[in-house]
Amino acid sequence: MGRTSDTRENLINSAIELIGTRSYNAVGVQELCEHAGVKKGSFYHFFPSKRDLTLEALDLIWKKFKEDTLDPVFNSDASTLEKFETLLRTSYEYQSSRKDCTGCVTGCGFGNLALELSTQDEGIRKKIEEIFCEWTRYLERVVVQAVEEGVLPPETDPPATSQAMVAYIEGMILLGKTFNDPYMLKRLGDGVLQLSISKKETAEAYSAG
Amino acid sequence: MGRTSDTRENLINSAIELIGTRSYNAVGVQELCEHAGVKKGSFYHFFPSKRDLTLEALDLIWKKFKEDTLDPVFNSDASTLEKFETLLRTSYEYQSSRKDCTGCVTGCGFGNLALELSTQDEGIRKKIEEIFCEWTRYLERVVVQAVEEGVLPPETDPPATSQAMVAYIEGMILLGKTFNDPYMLKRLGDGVLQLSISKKETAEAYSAG
DNA sequence: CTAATATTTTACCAACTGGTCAACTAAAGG
DNA sequence: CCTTTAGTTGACCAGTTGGTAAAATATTAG
Repeated sequence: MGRTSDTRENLINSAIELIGTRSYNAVGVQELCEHAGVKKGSFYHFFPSKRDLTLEALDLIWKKFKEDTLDPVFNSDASTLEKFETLLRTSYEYQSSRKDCTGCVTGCGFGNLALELSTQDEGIRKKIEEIFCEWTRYLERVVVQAVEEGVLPPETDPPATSQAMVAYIEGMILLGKTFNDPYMLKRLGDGVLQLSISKKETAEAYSAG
Repeated sequence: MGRTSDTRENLINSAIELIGTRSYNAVGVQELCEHAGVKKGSFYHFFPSKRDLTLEALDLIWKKFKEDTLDPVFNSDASTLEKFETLLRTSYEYQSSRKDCTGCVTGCGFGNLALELSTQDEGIRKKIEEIFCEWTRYLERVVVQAVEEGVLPPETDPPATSQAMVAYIEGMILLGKTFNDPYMLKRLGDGVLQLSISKKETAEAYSAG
């Protein structure tokens, strides 16, 4: 019943585009509306607040990242090494294309918002935390596989190691954005392959805390 | 001649405190002034803009980070492994104390601003790029030493490896902030010790780009 | 003591912030 | 066809944004 429209989707996509290339606080509701070709009243018909829009935008980019990158890579029958390499190459190519079309390495949408908003919005922090957890779980399966294949040492702690890999990837992208140089990702990419946190180390760390 | 005052320093310290725990755009000139106990007119007597204050705040935290952490650690006669461990422990302790007094892991002042502003303010981006470069040069000396000691393999590329270490540290802190858990730094810290980008890999990456 | 100078204060600005509301309009279902 | 429902519009709000300008006030060196 009633009318239908794609205003909602337009707004989410505008948020991904604008907030993704600048920052949460640098983009106002007004600009979001202009970019989506929508009046402010419509915005608040669909979303209670800019924050809620952002939450939905996070859901969408995570869904797309899984569908376009994570699932194809990790469900393939490639070797564990190839899987990591494909993931890294995809990140490089994405940041590279962003620089080509915006002039800037825009970085990771999750990392960007995490650092900007984690101390100010618990809901957004929690959502990104959950995304990083899921992402880590993807990598963990490959780490386990890599241990079985002997590519990583037997004392490897898969949860800690896969989390270290996510950290390293986010750090690489952070440097790539800071240097505005997508090439940073190529240069540093192979570092992930060397990360392996051992069970012993993790246990020590926990007991020391 | 004329009056003297510590208004300037107060404002820089307020910027470090407030922008450091929230974000650049989340903190206004007004709030900065209130925190420093100063009127807005005084603010603009000392700084042409909020942006310029931020630039000076970056200078100061970098100077303090060098004096309080980098110099003591890297000029000591500790082993290379101990140097890395001390650096990591210091990061953990700092984030931990931040959480104790603000309720939040506030992250790295450089990484925070880099992700928030790199695409919007070239001057700030450049300054943080330079800071990361200097930091990398500190680590590079230790990496060279580590190669000589046989702690890292002989084919290690020290510039690339030290940059990978900075990336990893920034990534760890990013995850620590996202999970609001300083313990993340302890858990993942040992990963740095395993990073070593080889000369061959770097050459390949460059030729492929 | 005074004159030069540095700092502080107050009042002000236009533009913009996120958000509200009631009136209006298009369309889909029965 | 017509009612119900969903979507759209534009006017509006109070509060805040970064920033300005000039007058008032300390202070210090000579």
